[in-house]
Amino acid sequence: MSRIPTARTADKRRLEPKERELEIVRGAVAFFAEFGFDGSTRELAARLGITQPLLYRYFPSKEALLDRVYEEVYVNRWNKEWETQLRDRSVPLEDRLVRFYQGYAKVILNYEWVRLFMFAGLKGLDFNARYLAFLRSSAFNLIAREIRLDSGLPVEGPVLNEEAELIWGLHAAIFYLGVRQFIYGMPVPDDLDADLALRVRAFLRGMPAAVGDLIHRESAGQARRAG
Amino acid sequence: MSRIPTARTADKRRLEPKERELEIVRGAVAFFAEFGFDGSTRELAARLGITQPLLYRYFPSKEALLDRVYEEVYVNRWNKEWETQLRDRSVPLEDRLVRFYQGYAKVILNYEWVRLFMFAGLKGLDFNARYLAFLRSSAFNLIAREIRLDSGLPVEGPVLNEEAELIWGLHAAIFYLGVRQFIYGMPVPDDLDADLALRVRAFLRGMPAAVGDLIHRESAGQARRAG
DNA sequence: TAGACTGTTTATCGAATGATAAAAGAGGTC
DNA sequence: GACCTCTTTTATCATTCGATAAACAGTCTA
Repeated sequence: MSRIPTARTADKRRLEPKERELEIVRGAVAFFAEFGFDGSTRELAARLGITQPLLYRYFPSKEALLDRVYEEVYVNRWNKEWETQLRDRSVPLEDRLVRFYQGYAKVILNYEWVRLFMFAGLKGLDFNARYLAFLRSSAFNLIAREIRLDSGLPVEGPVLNEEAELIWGLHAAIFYLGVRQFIYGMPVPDDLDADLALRVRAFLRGMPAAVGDLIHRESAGQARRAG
Repeated sequence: MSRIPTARTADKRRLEPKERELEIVRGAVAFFAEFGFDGSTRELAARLGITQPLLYRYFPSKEALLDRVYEEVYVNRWNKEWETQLRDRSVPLEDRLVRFYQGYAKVILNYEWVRLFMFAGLKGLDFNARYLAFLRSSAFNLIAREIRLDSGLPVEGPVLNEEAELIWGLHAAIFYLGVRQFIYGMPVPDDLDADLALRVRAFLRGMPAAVGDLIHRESAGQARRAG
């Protein structure tokens, strides 16, 4: 049996540290996404084809490795252009929202993102709350204002909780596709882009009307109270 | 220190088996909902104020106890009257849907229901898929047909996947309130009933229109293909 | 090719886990 | 108050966990 040393064969003992570390991180992402944080370091090592103590050569503790896993999956995933696109009023609002969610879904609707997100929440990390607070401030408020403008509703005044909640509902419906697929193991629509377009369309036909009612009722109430 | 033997004091050693078992089950529901299935039997026992081996007097294994926990939280929670109410066409559809979701939310939007449901999914149990298949067959299809009837859409033909998906979206948005509150530890609207009413209202203004488009486009396409 | 450097494995520790067996003790009966 | 029944505790086992120390082995240089 001849062996080509430079070839990428299955037995890859003694890797460059950078390469080994990357391999561990990637394996850890897949592993902890599947088994959660209680997955054992021994089984992770077995999957990587290395021994368990080697993990501790690259990461001082299991928790440090988990931190790195989270960095790998969640850091720098937000595309700043999404906000620019959402604001581009030369494009119909429906198209803007559809494109935004099609892009956003590509980032979050995958096995690792969805499951690790849920594991983090169940473990009690504040990661989820921080992420969603960011999402609300960067996207939900923006979308709410664009909808008001597009629907001829008054744009002055802060975004109502109700508006944010309804947008959150659309977001939840989309994220739940990932929950169904990657946590419950259920089928989801095979044409994701078409599904997202349908959801956005249905949302845009109902949400502004409901918000309009809300605002009118609100201002009518104020008028009554004032008069 | 005098002691009243019949009083329900903190030290309640030697209970009736039925009573002890109930206490264990209730404690286990709260405990495993908080820590997941990997919570240790020792810590559960400590919370109950009993020793760990006593658990094994009442349940042959940890898994048997977990089975009992699931039975306690999920079995017989579905109210058959909901289906009757949803069908009652003497009541406006919006009112029917609002009342259904207000009742349903009371059952599912609590700490134990939401968290144990997610733990089960992440562990790979088929429980979630079975539950949601039931939900779809018993509620989603029914709602889809009532919406068609209410919106003047053709009622013949099977419920489209797209219709079920949009209804699933409403369901997801409502369930996600529980996820936000009990898994992410985030605030949710304080007036749940008002929030649900708003979500249903917005949904009913958008969903039928989107489905109408879909059906008309479908039949128009069929006409084109046929002609 | 001897030796150094360092990536990797073997051996092992202390703590925690689910589970079992035996001892202890509470409460009732005669 | 001796005795019996049955709930509960004490003691313990085998396994698995994260983590550490020491030995091993691959690769390059002098």
